[in-house]
Amino acid sequence: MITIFDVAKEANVSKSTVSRVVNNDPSVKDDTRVKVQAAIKKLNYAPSFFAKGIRTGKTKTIALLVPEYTNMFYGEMFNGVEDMAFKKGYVVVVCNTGNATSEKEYINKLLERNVDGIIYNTYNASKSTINFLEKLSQETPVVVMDELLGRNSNLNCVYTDGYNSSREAVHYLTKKGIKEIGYVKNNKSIQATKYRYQGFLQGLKECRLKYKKEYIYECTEEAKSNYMKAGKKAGEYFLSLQRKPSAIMTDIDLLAIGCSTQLIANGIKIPEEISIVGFDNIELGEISHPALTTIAQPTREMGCKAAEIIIDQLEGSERQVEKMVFTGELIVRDTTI
Amino acid sequence: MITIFDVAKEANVSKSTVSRVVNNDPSVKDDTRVKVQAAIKKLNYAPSFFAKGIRTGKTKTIALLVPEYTNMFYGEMFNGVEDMAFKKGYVVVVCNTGNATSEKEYINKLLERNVDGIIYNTYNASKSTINFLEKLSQETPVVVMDELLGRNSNLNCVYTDGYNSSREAVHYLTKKGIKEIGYVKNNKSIQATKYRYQGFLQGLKECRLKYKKEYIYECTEEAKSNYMKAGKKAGEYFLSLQRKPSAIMTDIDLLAIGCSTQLIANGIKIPEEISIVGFDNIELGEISHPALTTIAQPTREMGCKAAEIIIDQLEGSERQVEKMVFTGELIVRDTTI
DNA sequence: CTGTTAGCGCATTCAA
DNA sequence: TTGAATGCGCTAACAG
Repeated sequence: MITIFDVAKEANVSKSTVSRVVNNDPSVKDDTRVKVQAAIKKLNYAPSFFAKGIRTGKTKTIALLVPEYTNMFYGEMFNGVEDMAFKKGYVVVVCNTGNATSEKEYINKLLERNVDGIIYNTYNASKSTINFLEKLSQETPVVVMDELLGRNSNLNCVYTDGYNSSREAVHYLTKKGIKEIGYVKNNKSIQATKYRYQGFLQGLKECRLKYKKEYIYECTEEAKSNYMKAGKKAGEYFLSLQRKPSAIMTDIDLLAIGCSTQLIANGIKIPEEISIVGFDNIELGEISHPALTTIAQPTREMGCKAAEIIIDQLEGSERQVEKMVFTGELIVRDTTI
Repeated sequence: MITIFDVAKEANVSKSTVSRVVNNDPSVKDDTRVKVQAAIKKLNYAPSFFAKGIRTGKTKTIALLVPEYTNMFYGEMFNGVEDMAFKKGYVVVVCNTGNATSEKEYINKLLERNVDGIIYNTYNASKSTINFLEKLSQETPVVVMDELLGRNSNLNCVYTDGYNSSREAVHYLTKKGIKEIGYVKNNKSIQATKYRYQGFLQGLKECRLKYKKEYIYECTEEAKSNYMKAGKKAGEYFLSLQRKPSAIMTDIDLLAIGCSTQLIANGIKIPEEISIVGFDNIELGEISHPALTTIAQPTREMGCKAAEIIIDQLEGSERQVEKMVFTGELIVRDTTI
């Protein structure tokens, strides 16, 4: 391995001087700098990651925690995180907390490896996890990407405002002349959707539409991991209604697609008879037929912003809790009139 | 920070003894071991990642390089890699080479951070990348997950045998009484599919089916990143044929789904008139209608195996090139008779 | 079986 | 503006 010492010898200076050049210390004379840089280049020198870490305690590494890898949502987010991290000289490690026995143990393992900051995603965080994260964030920058967590904690956060996004979607449908809107709620296991439904209710109020209990369908617990099927069940439910809503909003896209599929299979014309609106803008929504109208989260930007917050707090002087809220964008395709 | 020295003081032994206990040196007397372990626990000591690295040169880190994050195939593979890595005390970092300007530069950056091994995925590797990887693998364990690379290099590799998988699919269709099989080739940008088509041709020979040039459709270059659309075009092509094949195999699932969609939209009954077989078993194939018959790669096991090879080579004594070939599994669903 | 000692490569005083 | 000296926390001889 080629060390700082070799460079020093080559350039006829001391180790300290080389160290100064490497760390951009301005107090180095220009021609010594040039000399040293030449030596560095010639020897193809790269500072030892460890030796550097042992002195600085930093690894230039950000951990991205996700509950599931095989979810393109996190893939996109990863892209955003990496965009920013790479630009700033950081490396991202992704970790799947869904597999790990204990999330906290996992995080501790990461901390042992001296990750500099943590971006935390979850489907469902316990109160004790929140406490843990809050304590943790006193020493290590943490960003949570979850609306519920973001609102109810003292943590940095980045999320899409499900409440207002749904609310606005109701306004959109209303403007199209729709007066009766149903809703498909997922079961409780994913907390991100919590405020979406509430935004829907608020939208109803604002648009002076009446709330009809029978227009609200909540997925059964067993449908949990198969949203497509759950959506179909929701479709069946609406089919069974004497009087049907003229639009249906859903907590997530797959529910919308399943529902729409089931309705079509039973002769309902979409969007002529019933409009459908999803949430999340998964890829499938674009390919499926008819293409799904949905609310898109700016996932990539969100990841980018999260990384930026971490890095700013790492490199800046003061730290204050940052709350970054994005608004979902309604993407109108073929399931709405 | 609490160091080995603090533990030594607490347990009334020397640093070396603590180090021995931590590293499971058998030559430590049992009661000293117990004493030290108690001290470690009491002080909640964890060895410094850096100090350790500076001495051993190892990080217990494996890099997984993928050309794209938002591809669930790699998500699944990641799960496999992590299963094994986690079990063995390694951490996985995923890196997107698709974004990076220069792949080699990226790899070098990882090497500077002392990743212990590299699992390399690609859509399309240049000759110079192969050389680079071959040279690299002399010092650092490398596993390539690509059939073309795997066959034509001296590198460790793990891949699914596209050749035989396709070949066997032809046999399967033949047993079902199908005598005329078409094929949708993707364009050349993804080398993984290279041998699939060749396996198809071989299957034709073995089953004494005749090769008909007009039954082979190759996607145009512009269809590149939209396989769904490309598949639809393929469907149109087959529609235009006077005499149609009674089955169509494709290089990848999305092509199959697009093709099937287009055929159905034009009144062809699937699978009664034409059977369709995809490749890869993407999730969409399962939800789409009719559910797609396809060839599944054991993606998760592949990732697991790749990690295992890396770790074995890291921890074992001799190193010899390992070639691990999996066979795809035909998953019969509703697009085949 | 255990302690002593000498670095690993670097950043950072303190002197010059 | 530079160099010499010190120590970060650990492992690995070597001695005992």
